[in-house]
Amino acid sequence: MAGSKLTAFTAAQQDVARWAKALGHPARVAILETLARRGACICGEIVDELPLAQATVSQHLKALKEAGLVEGTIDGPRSCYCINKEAYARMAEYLRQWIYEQGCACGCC
Amino acid sequence: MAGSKLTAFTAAQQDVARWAKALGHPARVAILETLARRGACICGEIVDELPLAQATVSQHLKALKEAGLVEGTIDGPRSCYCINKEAYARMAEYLRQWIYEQGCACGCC
DNA sequence: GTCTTTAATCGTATAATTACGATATACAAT
DNA sequence: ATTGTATATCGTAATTATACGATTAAAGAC
Repeated sequence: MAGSKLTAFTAAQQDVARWAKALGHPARVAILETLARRGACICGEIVDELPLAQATVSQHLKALKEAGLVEGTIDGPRSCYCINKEAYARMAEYLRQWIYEQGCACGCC
Repeated sequence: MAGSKLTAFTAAQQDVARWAKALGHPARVAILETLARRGACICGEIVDELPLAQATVSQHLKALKEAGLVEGTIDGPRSCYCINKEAYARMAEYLRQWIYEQGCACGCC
């Protein structure tokens, strides 16, 4: 992060931000949608569905992998990607809970 | 966005990404937590709670305002911020639904 | 072995984000 | 009017993100 002050925030705040950031680009949203719809995909199938170059897609896949949401296994010259269900469920529950909690704010303005 | 190809994605994908991006920095996560906890805050109170300069906090508030999640009303020389509950609820429901839907992916890898 | 295919990585250009000091603005109080 | 307070905006620097062509690596086909 630019001019980073990350350490000044709680681990929970950083978790929320890190996961949200992983979902914070339409290409990564589209990739997750594709993986959810098709179960598992070889990299090329994802590239074909997106309006982006192979290198760019690979970069977004890497970001999703680093966030733990996706895992890839090498299969010959191909890579087979799928959603890491445990990690995804953890993220889903954590984000859902956090978003819900902040929604209870009462009256003002 | 950098070297943007935004128009190539669906509006729904961009919505998810835009909202997630708004939550994609711990400072904005912390701001929303503060607003939720205290109901409404004048800008200075938020600045006091964060380990960031006033200008930086103002910038993050602007980002949240542009995402529609927060609204600020001028009150004398101060600004009173609070969560835009309707917009927040819309975001919460949309994200919750999307996250849930992608979680149903079935077997692979 | 060579050739082809697939995908990751490198190098690089451009743009966006993050951060902060300094300045401008807007209002209250005196 | 002058002063003080609060906050948005400007200007700028550093970092990170995005995108893609080119190259590399790894495996299968021949």
